Amino acid sequence: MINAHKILFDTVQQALAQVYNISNPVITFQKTRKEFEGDLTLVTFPFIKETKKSPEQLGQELGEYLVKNNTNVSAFNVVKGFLNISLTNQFWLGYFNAVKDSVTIGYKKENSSGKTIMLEYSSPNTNKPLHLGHVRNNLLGFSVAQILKANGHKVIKANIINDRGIHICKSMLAWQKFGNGETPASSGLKGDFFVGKYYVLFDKENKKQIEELIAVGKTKEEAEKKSLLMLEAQDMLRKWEAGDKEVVDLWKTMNGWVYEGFAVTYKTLGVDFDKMYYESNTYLLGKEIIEEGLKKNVFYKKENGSVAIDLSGEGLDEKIVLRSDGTSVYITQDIGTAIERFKEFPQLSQLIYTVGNEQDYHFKVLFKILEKLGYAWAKECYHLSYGMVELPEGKMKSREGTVVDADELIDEMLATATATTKELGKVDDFNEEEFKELNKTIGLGALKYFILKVDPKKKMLFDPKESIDFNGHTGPFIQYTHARIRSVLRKAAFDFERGEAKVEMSAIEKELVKFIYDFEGVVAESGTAFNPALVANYIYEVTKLYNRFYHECPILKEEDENIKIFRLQLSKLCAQAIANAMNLLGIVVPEKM
RNA sequence: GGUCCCGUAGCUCAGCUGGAUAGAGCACAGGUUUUCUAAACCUGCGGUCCUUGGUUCGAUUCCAAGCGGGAUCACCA
Repeated sequence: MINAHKILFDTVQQALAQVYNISNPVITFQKTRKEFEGDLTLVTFPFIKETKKSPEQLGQELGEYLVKNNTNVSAFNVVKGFLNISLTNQFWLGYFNAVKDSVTIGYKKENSSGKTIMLEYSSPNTNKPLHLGHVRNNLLGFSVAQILKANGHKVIKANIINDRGIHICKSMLAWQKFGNGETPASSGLKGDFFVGKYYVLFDKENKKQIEELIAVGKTKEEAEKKSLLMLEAQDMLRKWEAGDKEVVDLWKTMNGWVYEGFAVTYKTLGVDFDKMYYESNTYLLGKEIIEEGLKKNVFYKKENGSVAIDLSGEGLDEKIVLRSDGTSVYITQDIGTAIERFKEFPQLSQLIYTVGNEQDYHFKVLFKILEKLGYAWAKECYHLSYGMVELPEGKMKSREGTVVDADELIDEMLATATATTKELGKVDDFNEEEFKELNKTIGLGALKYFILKVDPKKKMLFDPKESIDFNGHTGPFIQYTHARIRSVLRKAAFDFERGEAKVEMSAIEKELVKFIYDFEGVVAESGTAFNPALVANYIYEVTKLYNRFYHECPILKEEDENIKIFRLQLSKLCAQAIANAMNLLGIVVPEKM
């Protein structure tokens, strides 16, 4: 791999050592800002103390040294303390020729790092359909998995389904009481929406009962605990845990409906999993670990019989890990499943949890406990925390009906895409299936890009009234650019791929080559930061630049054969980079749109 | 109250480990098509980078305090 930074680094280091006697300097290059002449810039301020030179003088001397001693350096200029270095056309052309036919541009070789990473994401409850918050989770998880793979890691995508607990019993109970044998098939409802309907119904009926109890003089707290429906739901949970056949059968049936619904949404979103976990299988895990931890004095028994850990020394609080009746809490099974996974996959080098930032504290506690239990891999556990998706009126709340359903949102995106495609009328030769497929590609591209271009850590705002844009800094813009390049390449109709480019690149062409050169670094960075937004924003810059190039420079109409071939090759490389970058975001790019 | 996260243009967001005159998109005003796809391109408008101190040759970036917003601190999951 041709590496400009490395080439310059060595010469600068040599210069500093030989001429100024500075050993082990910290040398970092940055991209030269576009208003200045040059490719890479060295800031000379850090060296002025030791060299006792003015920034300008040092820059001048270093520049001269570079030109003299490094054949790849063609020129330099100094502005204040900034040494702007230009590399030769030959160098950039050499890089271009080396990568121009690479279909894996930006990616490292598969499984080349030797690292196996388990990445858990999605992890839904089986009592309601997926909403926009889940969409962010799913897209983020899938994209980070893609990025980690592109960094040469082996990734196991895991999904742990929260298929048991009081919330499931609520839907079950409501269906039993008010369902009259209705099914998704008989009602025409998608399975997850069907079950979600009963979850809401439970809440509604339960509220009525609570109000009645309050009217009879109970306090709000009492009423919430003692409503008949709530008691029945709890009873149902006990029966489930005891393996009561009737309850378990109902549970299987209703979860089955939900899974059918989820499968559709997952397929539409284009996300998938290598490994499914179910909490109904894992919820008892962890108890024996607590016993062991008690013996090792990591935990202690409280007077009432519950077991806890004191993390006040770590700036955290006391945390209960086992109830006084001996049953486990949420974190108990998390401790158990983590240990289980490292047993199941001994080659695992990292375990990543894609979970919203409302659980930051939970994961801090979890990892700390695992560390205290003596698991060396505890420090390789990572909480991929992301911000909430908020609506203009604030947080989404299922009970208040202020959620944006994933399926409905996707449908809306497809409708917008379809309307625009029809209006523009560029693909009238498509058959119905191709037409549908294209609009799905574009609609989902818009949605995915909209979500992934934002730094995962930050909360993001979604305004349903202002629908997601298809122009500007968007997925469709990037998809469009790709389609346009492919169109030009199709029209070229001669073998432009053969042979190496031999041209004097124009400023904008060189700029494009330089951008492509950055791709690999961006992928690496987004991998270590678990941040798809870096890829998203990078490829947007490339795309924008390409569009300017497209407008400024004729390609097929270019008369100089060498330049024409180079521009075609460059276009092809840009299209490949766009496709590869978008693939990291889970976004498909069309050949035509 | 403790802890954590956030605060950049009217709106939505970039700004990597401190570096040059803080950038995009949307919106708004205007322009570009007999020429490779106008879902594009170009021009203009738009800023107390929340405030105040500190460190530094240099701070939107690091530190401290304050203000504002959010999350969390369950024998819920």
